[in-house]
Amino acid sequence: MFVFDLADAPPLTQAFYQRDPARVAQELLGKILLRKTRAGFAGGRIVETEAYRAEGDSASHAFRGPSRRNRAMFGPPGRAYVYAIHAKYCFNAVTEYRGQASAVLIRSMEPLVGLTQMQTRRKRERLLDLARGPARICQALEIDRRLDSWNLTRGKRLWIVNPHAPLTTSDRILQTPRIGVTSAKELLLRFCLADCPFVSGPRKWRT
DNA sequence: CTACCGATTGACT
DNA sequence: GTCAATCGGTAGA
Repeated sequence: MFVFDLADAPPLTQAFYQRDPARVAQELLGKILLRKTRAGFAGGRIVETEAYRAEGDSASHAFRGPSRRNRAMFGPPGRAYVYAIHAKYCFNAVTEYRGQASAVLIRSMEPLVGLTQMQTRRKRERLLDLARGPARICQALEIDRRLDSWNLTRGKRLWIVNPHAPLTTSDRILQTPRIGVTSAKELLLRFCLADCPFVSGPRKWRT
């Protein structure tokens, strides 16, 4: 079955994450985010991401230097950075570009495996309501602060793998401003699959 | 300690 | 489209 093939696929390596976050954000589109708990496997296809830098990016948590909250962003690439905002959690993959702290926020996912689990955790039936939005992904996959700094390259608990079918030229990628930020609105660091129903945000930034 | 606020969401007009 | 709930992080007294 689909799930077991994906579970056997090798996790993306540290080298994948040790690059410019904008590039990583773009290349994470179409990849499969996997979560394993006692309830089993859950996960889906990443369809929307945002890059956050340190220098020149006032919207980034790393902009004002290291703190207790953002320390994962200053650690090695290939780890998770999980933070709380508005009483909810968001999940990032830590990247690194020329020694600078950076990360990619995973904003939306097309649910593929563990649908029942995710429906239960989200208290929602519709697939469109399960993982469209960064805090919804975390609720659906039971990601919280305990996974902050988690190593994503080991293929345990939380990791990312290549899909069976990679993106093709017919999968148009959109580059837009980031959603919800109150500064650095001019930077085009959000990436998503065009015309994908599982992407969040305004219509004009979806197609 | 208090006060303010946000990389959000869900309910509602 | 608008708006308020929610709570940890942060800055400042």
